[in-house]
Amino acid sequence: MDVGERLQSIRKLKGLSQRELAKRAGVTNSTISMIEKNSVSPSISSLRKVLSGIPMSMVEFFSEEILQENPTQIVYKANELIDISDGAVTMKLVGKAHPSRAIAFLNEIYPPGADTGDEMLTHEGEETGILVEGRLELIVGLETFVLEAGDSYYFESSKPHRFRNPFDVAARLISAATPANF
Amino acid sequence: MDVGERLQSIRKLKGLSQRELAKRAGVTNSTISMIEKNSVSPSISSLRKVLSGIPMSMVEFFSEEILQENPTQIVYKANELIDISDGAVTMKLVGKAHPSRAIAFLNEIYPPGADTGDEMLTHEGEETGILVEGRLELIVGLETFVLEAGDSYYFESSKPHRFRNPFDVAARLISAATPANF
DNA sequence: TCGAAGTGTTGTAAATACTGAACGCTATCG
DNA sequence: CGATAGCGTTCAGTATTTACAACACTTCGA
Repeated sequence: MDVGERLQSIRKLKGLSQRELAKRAGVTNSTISMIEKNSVSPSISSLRKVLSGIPMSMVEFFSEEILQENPTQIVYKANELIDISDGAVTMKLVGKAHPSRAIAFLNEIYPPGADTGDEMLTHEGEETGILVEGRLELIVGLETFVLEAGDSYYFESSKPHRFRNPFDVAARLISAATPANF
Repeated sequence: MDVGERLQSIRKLKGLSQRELAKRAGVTNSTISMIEKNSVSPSISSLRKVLSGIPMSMVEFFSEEILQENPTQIVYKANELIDISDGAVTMKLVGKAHPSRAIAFLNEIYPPGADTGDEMLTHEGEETGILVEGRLELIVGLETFVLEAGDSYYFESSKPHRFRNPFDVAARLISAATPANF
């Protein structure tokens, strides 16, 4: 996320000049200028001061909710999904026209032997999914599960996890994760 | 909000030492120490680096939600989903044991004639889904779409929307919405 | 009991962010 | 036209933050 760009768009949306905002925030106009141009990375304390002049919380600032454009495309035919496959696993993403999506919604195919890799995955957020066809092994932390068609899961992505298909039929998984990293 | 205290409690909850976090984050341990003692106000870029070693987003950091690390149920068999059906439409929710889920992940069955109602739905957030079986009609705003198996959608829930099955076979939809209202 | 490896803290020097005072520009008004 | 007030940018100097290297302390095992 581009801090400078974000600040500038918020400031303009509020109809404030750099000097006006600076005055309200108790910093100098040059500070605002340099932050917006990304020629500095402001300290937490000064960004707080700047936001207090709007006013806006840090959470609001970093959650890019306001100021989102409207995507045009709503429905995606089966062949219009973006292919973000990684290795043996086929992953297709719904919502390619959506600029800043909140959900990564995927249609995944794990052929026999497919695996997300030896290294366990760890990232922020939450993920969930349901197995539509076949069988699939899910490892979360120290636990190993075998999913059958119709089974589902939900866990925090910060737990180390891994998907594998050690069986002899392809598995089709439909999953959702937030925040969307794609 | 006390940045140092917040960082320290998060770090300890994750079982990381200052040095270990510093290594993952690509900063020095003294940086972590001084941030935690509030003897400096870190720059956005360095706080980002630090959080990436956890990993955690800025939004999560500044939203003062309590960190709950409680291991809950991860896998749900097909018959363990919560039934939140509404009228003719069968809706089953994944992740019933999850305390405060971010995603509402549903397995929905629309029998022939099923409908979300005459009144268009409008609420906060975003929603997405993929049709697994059958055919389904989706109305968003002034547009009407017919989904076939394999087709998907993604739109902002603030647009008025409605799902209908005017066909003679049942439709199976797997959907995700955020924030989760169930 | 000693050494090795771990913890968090701290001093100094280098890197970076911030202030204050310019600058060039545009628009408005007499 | 000239004055004035607004805008965002830039530069030199100052203030703050960061890296590096040490420090004191604790834990663990030989």
